[in-house]
Amino acid sequence: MTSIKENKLSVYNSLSRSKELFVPVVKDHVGMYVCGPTVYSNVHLGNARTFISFDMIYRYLKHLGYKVRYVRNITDAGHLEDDSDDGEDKISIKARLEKLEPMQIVQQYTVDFHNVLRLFNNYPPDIEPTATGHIVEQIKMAKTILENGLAYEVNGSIYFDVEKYNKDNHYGKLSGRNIDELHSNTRTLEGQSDKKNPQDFALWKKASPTHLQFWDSPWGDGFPGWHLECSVMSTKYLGDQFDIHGGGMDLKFPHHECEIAQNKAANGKEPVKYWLHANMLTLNGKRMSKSTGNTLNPDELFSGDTPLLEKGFHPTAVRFFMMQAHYRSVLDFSNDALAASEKGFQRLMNGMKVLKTLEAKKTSTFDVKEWIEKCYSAMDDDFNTPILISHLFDAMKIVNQVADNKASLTKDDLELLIKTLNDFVFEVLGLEDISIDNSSDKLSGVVNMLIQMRNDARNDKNWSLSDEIRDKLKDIGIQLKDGKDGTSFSVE
RNA sequence: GGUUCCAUGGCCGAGCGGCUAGGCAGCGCUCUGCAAAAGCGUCUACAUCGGUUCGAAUCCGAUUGGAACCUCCA
Repeated sequence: MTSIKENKLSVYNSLSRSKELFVPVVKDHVGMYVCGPTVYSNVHLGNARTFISFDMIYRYLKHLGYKVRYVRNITDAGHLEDDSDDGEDKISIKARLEKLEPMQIVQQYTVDFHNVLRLFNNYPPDIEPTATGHIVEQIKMAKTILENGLAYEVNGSIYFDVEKYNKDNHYGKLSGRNIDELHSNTRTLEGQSDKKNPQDFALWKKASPTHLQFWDSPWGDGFPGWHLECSVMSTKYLGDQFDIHGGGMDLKFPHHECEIAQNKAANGKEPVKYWLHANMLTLNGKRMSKSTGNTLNPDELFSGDTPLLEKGFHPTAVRFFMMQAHYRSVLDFSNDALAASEKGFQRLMNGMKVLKTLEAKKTSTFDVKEWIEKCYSAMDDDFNTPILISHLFDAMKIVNQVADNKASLTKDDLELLIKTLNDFVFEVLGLEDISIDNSSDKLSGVVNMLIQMRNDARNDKNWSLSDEIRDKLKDIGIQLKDGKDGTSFSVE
């Protein structure tokens, strides 16, 4: 698409809690930042959902013709486990337990993260910055906030002064909290803390003697605070004010709230125009979470090697499953839901195959242009992929009817339909055609030979032999399909 | 305890005041030696109780049940 479609896209902005017309800061360009993973363990399916959701958003923006710069960080400097002075971060803990360098841990799980997302057919982001690669910039921002009087130093650590910031700003506006309530509701921490107020958060933290990852700073050896990297890297690559900031719902508070505060404290500007939050994937009705162990790893999902599943599922079928729910809704994961979705996916892919065989007629019995409009309005309405998919199935019905001579399309309409279906199915939703019918010439040679032998038996009315061939092949996972024009097969 | 969100047919899942999404399963049909596969058709639900309205799954209130966040997590 050469020119951007009329400005019809609206997105749900967490900041205003409403859908807003999407108008980029710079015409035709979109800056999008998404909070990436902390790489101290394998990604689980819940993590993947968020990134798949934003991959779809990235794809649609590009499809509309926007020039998108998609930045997604890798958090490779650990977040502290707790607030105490001898607190240790997750990467360090893992490194210590496995007797490895922290950066070995980081490398291992970064590779895993990339592998998994590639299997789900995610595009890589345009820039994937790391926290450890931006220590200098983080120190600089901490310094600026300190100079602006909105942070204070205690024992080599720098804390953000939330109360002071809140005098001229609203800390909590994104997550709908206000500081007075936070006061009364924050649990008192065990042991003494250097913080003036419990809701203050670290911009820079002094490293304890046992800490494995630390860097030199004006305040001594230490490491950056929990939230600083995203503020630094988003503004470095997208500017002081950019269009979209995304992440999982769980990051809304405190992470994103702190990001806003840091950015405003550092440069006085509201950093993000549209805050987008992807919802959680649940398992047994409870959120998937590394810390509680309620997770499903992609490996188990693909192989089916888990009591949760009856069989393995292809990544693209899982992606389709996720696309059948809206990105802002909680989605519960289950074998049955996934299996149902997989069948629907196969139906869609079958239709895409039939689509290639259609012949144009003189008239159309289906309004393709109106259908296309419906597809775009679904996506323009805050990326409503479930509605889009329902329209795709409507189109599949037409496709099958045309193949069956019960409906017809003109050449122009047929071309338009093919183009639009391909755009939405493969480009926007990012699905992959995984049919492996003719994957191996040798396999089809063998199966076609068996089909021939079976048909000979059928001609002789030797049903026991013909049925044996059919059933044994089925056991192996090869499905024979008797149609009007002979027998074909598909491999499960 | 506080903040926010959700409750839809056998299952999953859209819907944002009237025009009864879609998928899966079931049922019927076409095809077939019988099946399977595939296709077509069909199945009319909105937690409970009130209220607003000519009209409510959709708005308001209450009740019940569930989730997320408030502590690292996508």
